[in-house]
Amino acid sequence: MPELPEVQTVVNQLRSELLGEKIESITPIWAKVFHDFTSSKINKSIAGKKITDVNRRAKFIIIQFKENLVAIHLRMTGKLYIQPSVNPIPNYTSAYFTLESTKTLIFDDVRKFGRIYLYKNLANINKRHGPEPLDPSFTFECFNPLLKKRKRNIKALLLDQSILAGLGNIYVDESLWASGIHPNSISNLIPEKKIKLLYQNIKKILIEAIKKNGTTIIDFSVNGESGKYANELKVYGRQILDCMSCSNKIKKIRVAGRGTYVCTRCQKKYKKIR
DNA sequence: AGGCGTTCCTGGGGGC
DNA sequence: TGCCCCCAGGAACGCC
Repeated sequence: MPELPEVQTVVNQLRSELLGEKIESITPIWAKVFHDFTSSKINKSIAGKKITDVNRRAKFIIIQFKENLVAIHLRMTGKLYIQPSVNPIPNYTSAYFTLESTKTLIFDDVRKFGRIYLYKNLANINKRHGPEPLDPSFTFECFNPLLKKRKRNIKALLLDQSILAGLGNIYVDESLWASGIHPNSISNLIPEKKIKLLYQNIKKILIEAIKKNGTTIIDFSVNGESGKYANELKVYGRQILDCMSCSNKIKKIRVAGRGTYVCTRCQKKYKKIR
């Protein structure tokens, strides 16, 4: 499931190849792939237009044009990559962009949850999303009140994109484990020292994951590399195995509707007992 | 306000 | 081996 580091990895891989390319056309294979517009509307908007930048906001890949942008959300199983020509179109292609150079940008998505958005600018995405955890302007003084002002389950809070952008199930579990905070803690009861630790660990873990090209296996036409952060996971997916810090068994529980991995010895639950 | 259930999807894992 | 069932999950939405 692509989270911030995986999306950033895709952007890093695609940017240099797409910069300056012109879109010839975009073709939907799965009809619902366009969020709320028709095929002819998006083609009128971007056909013949030059890609001026490729970057990331939250978990969206942003393909920037002079007068508008295309945002792509990979959701669970989406993959975005370039192949040398339009054929063969891969099995699970939801949509593809043909480029002037004959290269083709494939949006491949087995479970069909991924969507393509067409916006004038980032305003629509910004209003639904919290700050970028890796932006230099995102200080501890920004993070601390997000938790203190709310009485919310910490895992649900960290997964909420409108509060903090980019984290998903894997990196939330990893960040909470590294900080010794149980995912069922209530946000305003976590001591400030621990919030500070969580703040630092979120940044550290995201930066490290980007360095390793993320966790999920993603196929890149560029160099065939896949994410290596899977080797660095300390708690996610390690149920029954020993905690890497205290050798207690890692448990799999359900928090905020998600499969959640936790060491009940290392991770303290900050919660009022009735 | 916040928690929870539902919806969208399909490959793959578990059970038999 | 093969079949069926059910699970996984990001985000939006409705309900309590």
